[in-house]
Amino acid sequence: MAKKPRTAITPTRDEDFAQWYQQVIKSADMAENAPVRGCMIIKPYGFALWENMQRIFDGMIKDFGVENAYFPLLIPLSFLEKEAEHIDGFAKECAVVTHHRLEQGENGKLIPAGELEEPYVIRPTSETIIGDSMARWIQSYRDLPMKLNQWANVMRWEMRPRMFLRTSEFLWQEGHNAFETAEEAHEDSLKMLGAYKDFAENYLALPVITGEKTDNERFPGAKATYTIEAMMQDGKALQAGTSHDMGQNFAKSLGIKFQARDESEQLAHTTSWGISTRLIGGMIMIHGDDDGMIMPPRVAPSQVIIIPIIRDEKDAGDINKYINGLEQKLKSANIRFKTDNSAERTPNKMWGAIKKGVPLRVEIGAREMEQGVLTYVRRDIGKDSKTTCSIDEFVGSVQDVLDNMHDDMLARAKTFLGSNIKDVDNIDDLISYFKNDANIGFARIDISIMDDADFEARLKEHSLSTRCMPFEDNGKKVLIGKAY
RNA sequence: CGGAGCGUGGCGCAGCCUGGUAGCGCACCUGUUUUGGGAACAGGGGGUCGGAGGUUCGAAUCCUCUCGCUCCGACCA
Repeated sequence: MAKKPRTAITPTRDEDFAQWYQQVIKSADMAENAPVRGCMIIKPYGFALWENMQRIFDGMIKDFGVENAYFPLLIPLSFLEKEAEHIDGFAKECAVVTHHRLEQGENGKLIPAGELEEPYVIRPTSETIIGDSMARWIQSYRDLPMKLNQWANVMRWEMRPRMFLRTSEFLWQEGHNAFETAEEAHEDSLKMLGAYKDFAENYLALPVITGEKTDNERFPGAKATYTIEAMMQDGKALQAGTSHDMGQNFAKSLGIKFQARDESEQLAHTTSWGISTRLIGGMIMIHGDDDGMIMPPRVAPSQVIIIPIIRDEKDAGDINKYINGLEQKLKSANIRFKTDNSAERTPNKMWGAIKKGVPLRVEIGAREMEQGVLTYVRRDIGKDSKTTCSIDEFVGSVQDVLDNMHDDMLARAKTFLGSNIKDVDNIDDLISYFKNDANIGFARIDISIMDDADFEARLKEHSLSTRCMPFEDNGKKVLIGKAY
């Protein structure tokens, strides 16, 4: 028997953060690499998480009057050509469909045939094809605002894929809104960013910094890009969601025109906004510990896992009956739960639950049954949080316990974020700060730094980039860090 | 796309230098004893070594090409 490892995940975060990340995903059974370059298979446990995220965020945007629709995966090449800056930004990472048929070759291999007159691009984003429809659907100011969203997959042929963080194909929502006035569009882009912050913090327990992207980092074709930036436990930044104010750029190139109240013809003002499965990577890297995943309670596939502890087979029936009673009550209380009735040995069930990051683990054996109680443990605290109470007490307080866990997770991550932002005065201090490997996180500096001609080059030299100009600094400061 | 490393049962690896048709740990199956923070013993099933080509009597091992993965960089709405 190999020596029992100290932690459930090897290597630990300190030893090798990148490897640790991969291992957490594998140990939690969330996803694996697909037999397609840069793509991943999201396994049921990982997808259940995404479904919960979808359900919640979908509800939020519907409250804003956004309607869901679906547009084609394939975009005519000519559509992308319509917005010059846009295609410039995406051209290098487009997968292109050029044929529509396969024929048997001499050696039995299939070869593409039937070349298309106009190639299609597998959507890297859908501004152009949705804008094309909007151009037809919008005739009058009475048709505005128009707010559309689609839950879809997109493809961007990235040079260096990483599970959840940057896969060639990923799942996201992309919202596309159109307005009468510049002010409305501007406000909308900020409102959607606010929704992202709300969602990230209040459901995923991910603290984020909201701000505007610098010119360099702006979405191709946008007038302004707003972002929520998160900080991972290794101090690197993750762009967790973006909201773009397109101004009239896309309306102009796609012909989204309407007749205004004064009977003049006007171009619409559009926005687009998106969050993706990348957020899952963020949750792993912000919340996970050396024993694996820690699921934020409000989106966890299971909020509670019940582990029957059966030492003597003759007790099994009674214990299961006892557990059934708990299950009924949890169901009525709208708690997502799962009972592990697998053939695994008890300790393995426990470690399985730990690695999957189930927020609360409930243990029920003969001991609990006889006393009419249960024992539960909070994942984020571990065995020191073992609590024994009656079933009714548990069911009555479980929502609070989950809420407290959420609050603690958010507070922990917020503290980490806040304590890893360093104010610096000039480029030299900035560079020397990051030269020391012990220093992680972001540096904050006056935006006048960007006037320096060497600024971008010097950042690049050290793998640094501007993350955003935070709203909380009124746009007068810029955050700089290494990013995923 | 540049640099480095790696592809051998489900997973992690050894074997390769000094060619002779594959081995270990975990997992899996059966049985017994076990079971509250990763069980022990016994027995058993499963791979032809990423792919293609070449050298050779013979290739996991040598050579060429190719695909993919990981890490660093470039790229990244």
